[in-house]
Amino acid sequence: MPGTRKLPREFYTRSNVLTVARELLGKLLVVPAKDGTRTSGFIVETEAYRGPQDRASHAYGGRRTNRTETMYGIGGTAYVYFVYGMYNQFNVVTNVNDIPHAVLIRALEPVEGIKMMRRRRGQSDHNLTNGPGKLCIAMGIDRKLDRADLTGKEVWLEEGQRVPRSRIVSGPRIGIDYAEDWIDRPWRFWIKNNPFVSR
DNA sequence: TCTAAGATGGGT
DNA sequence: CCCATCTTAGAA
Repeated sequence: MPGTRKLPREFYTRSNVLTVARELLGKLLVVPAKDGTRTSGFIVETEAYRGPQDRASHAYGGRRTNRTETMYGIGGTAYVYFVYGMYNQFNVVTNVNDIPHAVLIRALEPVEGIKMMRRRRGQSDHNLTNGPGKLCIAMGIDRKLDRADLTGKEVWLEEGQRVPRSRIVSGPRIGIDYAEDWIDRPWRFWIKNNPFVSR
């Protein structure tokens, strides 16, 4: 059984979203199913979104709408939104209140509840959680979890595997071709050679 | 292995 | 009209 320590609030409220995005690698994301079964996976790919200054962020320019309001909450809140007419995306809000930084979780390495993931996905092997939309389906994450407290009982993170700095790689973020000079910032982080990284 | 296209609905 | 995507089909 993997570690059982929930990450504390202070992990999320730190001011450097890039640091948090890197340190999220190897952490265990846990969502209990209705019947109590744990579904979980190690985080193997993340992307940082730096609020007002970052053209790729939903909160660019301080945009504050019903959807983006979640990101203005305290670090350690779940930001779940709907894209492309059929997928949800799971993000971790970072920093203190009113600073809308967040980290998109792009891929997991499945750990617990794999049978349930297969059933939900209708796929198997390396195709269960290797993408931001796929992992939400596999883990049962939808907009009901938007604004959930990550130190609470619906969804949380635990200490997982230690990832040495030398195994972490970075590169440009995916799917943000509209972001002009922010397109090439290497704010996507993943674990080198991990077979569950997206694409 | 790869590329192309369609699905599908909320946000602005 | 735009999207922080995924699947399937068909080519090679």
